[in-house]
Amino acid sequence: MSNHVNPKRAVFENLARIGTALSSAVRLELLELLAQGERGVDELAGLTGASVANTSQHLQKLKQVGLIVGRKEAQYVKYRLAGDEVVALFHSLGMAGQAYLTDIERIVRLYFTAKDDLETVPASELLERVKKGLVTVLDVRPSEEFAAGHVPGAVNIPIHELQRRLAELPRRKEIVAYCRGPYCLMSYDAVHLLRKRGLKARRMADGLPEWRMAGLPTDVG
Amino acid sequence: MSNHVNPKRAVFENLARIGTALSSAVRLELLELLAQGERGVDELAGLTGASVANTSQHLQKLKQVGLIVGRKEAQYVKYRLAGDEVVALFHSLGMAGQAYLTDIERIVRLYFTAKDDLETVPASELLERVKKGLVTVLDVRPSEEFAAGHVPGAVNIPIHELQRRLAELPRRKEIVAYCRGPYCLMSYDAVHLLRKRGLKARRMADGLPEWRMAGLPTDVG
DNA sequence: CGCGTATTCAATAGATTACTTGAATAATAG
DNA sequence: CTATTATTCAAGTAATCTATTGAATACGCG
Repeated sequence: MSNHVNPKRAVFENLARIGTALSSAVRLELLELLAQGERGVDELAGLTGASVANTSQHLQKLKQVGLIVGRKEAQYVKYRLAGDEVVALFHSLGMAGQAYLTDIERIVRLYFTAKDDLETVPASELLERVKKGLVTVLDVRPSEEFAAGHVPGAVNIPIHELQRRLAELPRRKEIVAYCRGPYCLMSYDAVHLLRKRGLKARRMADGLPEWRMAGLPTDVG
Repeated sequence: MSNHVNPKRAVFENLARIGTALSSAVRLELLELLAQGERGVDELAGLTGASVANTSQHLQKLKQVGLIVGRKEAQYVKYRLAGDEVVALFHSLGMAGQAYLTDIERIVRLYFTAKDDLETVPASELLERVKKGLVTVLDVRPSEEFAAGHVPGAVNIPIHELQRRLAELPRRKEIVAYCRGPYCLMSYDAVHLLRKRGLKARRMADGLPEWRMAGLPTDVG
């Protein structure tokens, strides 16, 4: 028989490099942001609160293991996720965390009401209900992200404008809000606000990256 | 609106702890071994080649983030994976690695022939073919692992006994070999040996942990 | 061309991690 | 009870990782 030790070790050592890439909260936040679409270094630094140089270094690490790819456009470098496998990996990590790191669940559930978390709409059911006109889908992400891709038929009201633009939403029809993913908190706030104003609102179970992952269609523009 | 910074950061920091747990080749090897079933510390130390104290420390880290659980039995501590989410996470990591860390693919494909890698049988198709008696499923793992759970109808011939016990296998029927998972190399060797002896042999695409994950049935004993 | 902006590189100090060694705990066997 | 085995704990050193700082590179603009 052949010598098993070397290639096996080498495989695990390479996988461990990916593990290392996932071992920093900043890098995970970067991955979540990049799951929305391309972004520049400066922009990412602003969103995460880290310095530009530090953000660049984290991005390099993610790039080295192939989780993200960079594209030079004029003087900017635009980064994006390397592919769907990365979304799947990120999602698995979140699932494992929710299941076993009880802290995470506790934090989320303490910060918001447990009720909100339970009354989510699975993405799979949503699409047909939208087609039948039974629900209004509300995308609370910034306009640029909406333009880059959104759930078909969704209305875009960024979270900061929601209070001011409440009149645009139907008072009787059910509203399903979504944002970036299961750890994106904007849709929690949206549902909270809408309910306070007497509207029927729920959260979509996942965000747009998971929607895409599930092979469901998106519209652009 | 509420203060987003804290809970979100806290979530990512907790997920990063899981990432850290995945950032060591030794720990990944331990996870792969534990994907087969319960094992003691000493046993794991022997299999990985690390010292007992070191193995114990790695196991502690995996336990701290909830990926594995320990059970005390007499003077032994038996560890096992905490649940299916861990298998899913491990699998996602492997997929991401295969897709983006070209090293891994290269190592695997260089070490074995590319042909072997392509001619795999998807687990989903296998079960019905077994029922119809069209294929013989060969489990080349050690007997203890076989006893802890195996594909229904599978024949167990540990890889080291394969050469000696070749006569037990049908010469005309197709043989599908499997072992622990996509990075378990025993089934590669088995297929290699069987083909050299003129038998029709292929590898199952994944191993038993993935089989279990897919919700397919297993037999014990 | 020179200037401003975006990004990366290089060097550094502080924190974290890995593995070893030797001792401590826990449970069984004689 | 003592000896033995399995596991964990504690301490120490070498190595690695993080975030900061300041400089270097690359590109577009006027």
